[in-house]
Amino acid sequence: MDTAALANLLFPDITKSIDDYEKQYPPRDLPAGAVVTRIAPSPTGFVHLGNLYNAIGERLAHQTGGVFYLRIEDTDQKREVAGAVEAVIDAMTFYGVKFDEGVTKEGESGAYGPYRQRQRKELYQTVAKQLVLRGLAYPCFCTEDDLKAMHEQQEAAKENFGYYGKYAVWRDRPLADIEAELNKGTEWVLRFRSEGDPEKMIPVQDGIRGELKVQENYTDFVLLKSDGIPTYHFAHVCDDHFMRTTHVIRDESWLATLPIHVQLFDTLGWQRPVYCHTATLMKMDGSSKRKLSKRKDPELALSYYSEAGFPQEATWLYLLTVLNSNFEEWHLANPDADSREFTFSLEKMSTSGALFDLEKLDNIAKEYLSRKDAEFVFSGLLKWAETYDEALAARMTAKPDFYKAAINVGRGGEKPRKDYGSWQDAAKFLAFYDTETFVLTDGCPENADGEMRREILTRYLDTLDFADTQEEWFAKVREITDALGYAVQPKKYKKNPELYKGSIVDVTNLLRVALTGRQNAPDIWEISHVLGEEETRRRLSSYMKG
RNA sequence: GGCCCGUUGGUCAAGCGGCUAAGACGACGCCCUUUCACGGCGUAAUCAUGGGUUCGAUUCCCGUACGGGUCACCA
Repeated sequence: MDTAALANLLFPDITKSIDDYEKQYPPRDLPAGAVVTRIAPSPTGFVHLGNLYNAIGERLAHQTGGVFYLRIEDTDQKREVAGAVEAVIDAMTFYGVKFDEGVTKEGESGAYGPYRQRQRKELYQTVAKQLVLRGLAYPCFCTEDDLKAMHEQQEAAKENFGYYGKYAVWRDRPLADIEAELNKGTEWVLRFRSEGDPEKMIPVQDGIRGELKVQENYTDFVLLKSDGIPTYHFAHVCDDHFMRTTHVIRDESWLATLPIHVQLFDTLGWQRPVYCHTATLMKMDGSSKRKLSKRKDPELALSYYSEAGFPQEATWLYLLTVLNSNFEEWHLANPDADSREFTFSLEKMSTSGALFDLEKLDNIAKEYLSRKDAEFVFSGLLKWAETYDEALAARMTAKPDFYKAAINVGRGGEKPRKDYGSWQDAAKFLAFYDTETFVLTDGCPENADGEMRREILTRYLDTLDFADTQEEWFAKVREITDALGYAVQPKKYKKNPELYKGSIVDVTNLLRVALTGRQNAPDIWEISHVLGEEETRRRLSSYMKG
């Protein structure tokens, strides 16, 4: 076979050589051990948790003085969605992930571009031409139906699927046949001519999993699709070589195609990057686990977390605890340190599929928010509300001091309250403070209802004095409790319930429901002072009548 | 079906030949307490399975089972 003739027939316009590109994209001048990595999403408009998960590469890169970049894998035109690139960038920016180079909203930056794969067509074709020249690639004119028939035949014969051996019908066709098809204008793809032996296992070092043994690839997989654009496999190898990527962090589902990536790197004589295959995020479905699915699981979308309003740092804290087994311990020892101060290590990454645990996320977020001051919570909530709850945003803007005071109840000190972990929950929790959103949700305590309800509230209103200290105020509550035949000490009531109408718990809960509409709320005295005397009296009187 | 990866309590997991097998979330109980939280103390709960290797296996090797992934001109 005259490979030079074939190469020119297939790629008449390609005049550059691989060497030209080697010169254009020289090795990066970075300190030893610097990690160069990236995220490489395809612009489908769906930004998912996995994208953020892999953005952990940023920590790795910046910890080592390396480079983190954004590449867009837009080789599948059919799936491309307008605005998807912006969506990725916005989401990453939201979570504080910074790119050193790559695609930006304005265009792109960096010396290793273009960073959109479709714009790198010439580069791929140059490498492809070289492979043809070496007799390592050939055109295949099979139609979709041909391939389907082949697959069915293999299924019937219980043979391995794929384009290989006797099924590789275009592998050794004479040049004349190829020329004839080309002249007819038949569509073709470029296939890799694999000499791999399925009996052979090749060792691959995985940054997370240690040594892996993979079967050598024996199929003639597709390098270039009929539109001349590469498949993921070929694009990945060319790009990560010429962009001088040192670490490829990706989901473990790529493990299945690792053999062809390794084969490509090796036959091209390029140094393989360190592959880091992360565990797939799983979810319980009935009694079995399964991969998080785009269609079934809203929590796979990154937007789910911003909508629910989990603070970004809290989301990171959760992700980090799932990703790095020693992070949780570190965080416990350094509760106030920024998670960026933690040294992330690949070796500590989990290799088994982690179940996604929303409860734990919530717990981490509550813990996180409980340590923040009212100012922080106020601005975080306001920012969230501006997009997801405009009415709340308007109320907060109208009465910032009131909202800050409300947020501040139970905050600070040794044992801060942990009432909410997300802005959505915060909005719900804080609703009772504002008269505009105050509603009665819980009923009156049984032991303090009816006649007693009037009696207690009347006395309480009579003695209520906003100049009192908390101690003075509570002493008065005790007086009323005692005077009306309730047990001042709940224990006493528990022991001899027949001696009392109830206990102080019933009295204070009555006040609580009157004031907040529910039985579980922070300290009554503090709440009253946030509401102010007028509103406090109004709510109490109103409840007395109702 | 072929190939690959994985398997420690309900969940996330530490462990990297010798331990009464950490810790966290969740559950439950007790204490604290004017409610709810918070906090403190405590309880229950785990090495899938069979064979090796070894003086000794959760740890190393092989098989089995189970779970997951993947076999496209999608990434």
